[in-house]
Amino acid sequence: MRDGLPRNQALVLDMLRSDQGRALTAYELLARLGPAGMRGPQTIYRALEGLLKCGLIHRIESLNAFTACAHAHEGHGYGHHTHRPAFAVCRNCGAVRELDDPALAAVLGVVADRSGFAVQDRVIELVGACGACAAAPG
Amino acid sequence: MRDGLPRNQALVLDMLRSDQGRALTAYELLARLGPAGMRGPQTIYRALEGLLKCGLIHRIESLNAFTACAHAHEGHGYGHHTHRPAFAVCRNCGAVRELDDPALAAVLGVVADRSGFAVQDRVIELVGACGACAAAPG
DNA sequence: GCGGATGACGTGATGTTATCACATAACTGA
DNA sequence: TCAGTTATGTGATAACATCACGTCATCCGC
Ligand SMILES: [Zn+2]
Ligand SMILES: [Zn+2]
Ligand SMILES: [Zn+2]
Ligand SMILES: [Zn+2]
Repeated sequence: MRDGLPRNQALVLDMLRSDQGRALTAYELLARLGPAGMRGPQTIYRALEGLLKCGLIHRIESLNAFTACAHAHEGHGYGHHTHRPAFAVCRNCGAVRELDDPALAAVLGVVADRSGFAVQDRVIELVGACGACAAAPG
Repeated sequence: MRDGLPRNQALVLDMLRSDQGRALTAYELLARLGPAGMRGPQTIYRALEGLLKCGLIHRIESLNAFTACAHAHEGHGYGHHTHRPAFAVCRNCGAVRELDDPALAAVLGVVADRSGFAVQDRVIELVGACGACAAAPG
């Protein structure tokens, strides 16, 4: 159990990290990890749930996909401090970049307070074209 | 064709407006509008696509659901200026509130510029409990 | 060691969300 | 009228996610 993670979580995390900077859907993971013994969606979703809970991956709502946390490194394991960063997402190539901006975090805090909602989670995604795709023809 | 909208778009928009401040999924709309003659998901999704395009409704990514724009009024029709506001979303009761905050818009602009992405769309959702649900027992 | 509690996993079925493909009808402007 | 476009009807299918139930292993108090 690499990193002290259960086998399936380790498999999924390794796969997501091997695609660092991109996002994969649950079924893409299933297809890639079928040979490694993961045979049903449930298996994948359970692993994803565990990894989300301990902050090692993030869900990208606008893609229904998942990406390894750019700040969770080998040694962190279970104790990694979870965060909810903003993301820039490329519709063309699936590139995903975490955007950690203190000013954004601050203003989101203010907006949340004013909203009268007890905010438990944030979804902040800037969707468009990454530099490469914006420059490319077509 | 109310508001100059095609029949199905008008049906969907009326239904969403009748649930102002909440979000409905495509299949909830289908169930409610079946009696009015909308019989397949495709019919609903086509209407939603048209309404999204002219800014009369918004999609809530964290709910896979849709809500009438709080600022689109009777007279606006096709020409309504589209915007991509932030939302506060209640997980418990489905309440949705548009949050229009100039400071947030400004800082998002800065973050987008810095990201190196050509941002085409934004998903900004604060997910939690609305005031009523936060106060309620259970 | 036993017995229960917990956590991880396997797996088939099912539920939910979204799109494809193709045919038909309606509207628009020569 | 006739072509081009927009809107619609409809069955099938794809993509995303969860339920339900059973198994096995580990841990812990007894
Ligand atoms: Zn991260
Ligand atoms: Zn790209
Ligand atoms: Zn609006
Ligand atoms: Zn509520």
